[in-house]
Amino acid sequence: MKAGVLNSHRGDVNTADFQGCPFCLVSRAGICPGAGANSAPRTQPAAAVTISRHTIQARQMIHSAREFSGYVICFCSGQAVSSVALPDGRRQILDVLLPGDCVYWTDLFDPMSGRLIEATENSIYRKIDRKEFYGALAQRPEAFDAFIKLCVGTKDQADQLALTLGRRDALQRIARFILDLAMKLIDRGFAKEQTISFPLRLRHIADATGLTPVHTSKMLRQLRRDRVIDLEARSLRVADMIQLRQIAGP
Amino acid sequence: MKAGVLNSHRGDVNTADFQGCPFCLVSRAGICPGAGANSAPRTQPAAAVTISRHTIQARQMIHSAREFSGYVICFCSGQAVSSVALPDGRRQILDVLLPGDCVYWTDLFDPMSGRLIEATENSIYRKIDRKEFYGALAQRPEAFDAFIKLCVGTKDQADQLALTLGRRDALQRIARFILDLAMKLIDRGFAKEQTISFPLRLRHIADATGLTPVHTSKMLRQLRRDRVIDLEARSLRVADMIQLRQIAGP
DNA sequence: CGGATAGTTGAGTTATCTCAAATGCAGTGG
DNA sequence: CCACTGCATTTGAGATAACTCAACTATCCG
Repeated sequence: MKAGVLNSHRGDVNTADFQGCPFCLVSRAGICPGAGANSAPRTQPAAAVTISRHTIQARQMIHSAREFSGYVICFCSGQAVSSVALPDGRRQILDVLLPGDCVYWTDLFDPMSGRLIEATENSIYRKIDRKEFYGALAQRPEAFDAFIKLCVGTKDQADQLALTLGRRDALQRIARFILDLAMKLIDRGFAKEQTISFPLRLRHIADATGLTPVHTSKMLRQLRRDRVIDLEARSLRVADMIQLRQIAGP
Repeated sequence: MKAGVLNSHRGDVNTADFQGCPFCLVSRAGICPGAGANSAPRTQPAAAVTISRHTIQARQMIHSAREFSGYVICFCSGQAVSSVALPDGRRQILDVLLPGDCVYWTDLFDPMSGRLIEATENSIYRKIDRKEFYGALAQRPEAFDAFIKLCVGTKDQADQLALTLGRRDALQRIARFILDLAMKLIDRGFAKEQTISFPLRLRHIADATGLTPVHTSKMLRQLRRDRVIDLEARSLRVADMIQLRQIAGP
């Protein structure tokens, strides 16, 4: 089922895909019901939307190619991390991007803003012109609603991250990061026998939790020693979900 | 000028105010141009929008009164802090609310979500039914654009906060907090002779920067000793903006 | 096999926290 | 007006979590 959905991205994407594909646009919020065409009086025959497709190797960055107008990114396969960085190289990872994720704040995404997206696996993403994207939203009430939900959900996630960085200790931060990522992967059907793909390096986990790689290593060791997680060969299994939640705290 | 604008909030608010008042809705993003009525073909004679007005004393909380549908808050006068808190009382302050600020993520704003808004001065705010608010947005392309800008700006602010909490030291955090707040106040014309109202307690600054009140006190002392800021009697003056920016870092 | 990259571990350092006591300051009731 | 109570702030001393540095090991890739 998952493969089928991903396959629907192959080849050029046109308006039909735009409406129907649960892995396009703000799909997670339920934008693409297929019923969009017959619901609201305002819905018109939609104009074609320009969508480009890109592949990227693990560890490469997705940059703005100085496209002035900006765009919205739909992440279609693989894994990546989005972050904001300082000139000296320090950075804070904000989110792990999985297929179905959508990055809509790309106005700010120019070489000077410090924002980076780094692929952690070989990945595929699409770019949609920002204006066309917003135009399509305005014409579809159900898409508009879903987009608002996405904005609010994104804000909530960012706020929870701030709370974690400001007020939780190292072990809690690591536990939360793993828990959140695992739940996200499981929710989207990317877990095989409770095991998920985990291509992240220590440096990524450290940058996501505001710690150093060395300290991150020690905390992970502790979680492994206590049999809370199995982590080896770039794959992760949550061995004791109850304990992991307890460590992560409220 | 400022007083005049605020005065326009007195009494009942109707559609006319909704369109024209720069301190209502997502006004900062420029939503209320007055020109809204004659621009797009979709614009209809707008229905009345339900707006309620509330006053609140310093140190009181603005709660959800368990209104199921949710609402959007327009902050009209005074100062407040918005935060997300843990059951044990730890909290992270996310933003200082000034007149003209708008809180649109109130879907999540119920007693269980841990979100709090605490007035730090006697304040006035208004609540607008969320559905009506979004409905009005959908009918006005320029309002929709402004709302998108607000979403993106809010996300950017949240991400910068995460970066600060994750990757900057105590003095930088304090300096940034003061700098950001001072610039926001100055931008909106709330500075008198470079001096701004600063009703926050140590505890607030600590909760905004992820530090303890004790350590916050020590960092503030340092900034005062070095003549970077004057802070007394609940008012703040940035004495040396250049140095403050230097401390705050890139 | 060799070189590069990633992870582990220990030892010592430092930033921040905790605790506690002292001071200041504002509001209250006598 | 003054003592009193309660809160906010300051300051110092000691504890601790997280950091830095450095050496070592493991893993990957040509």
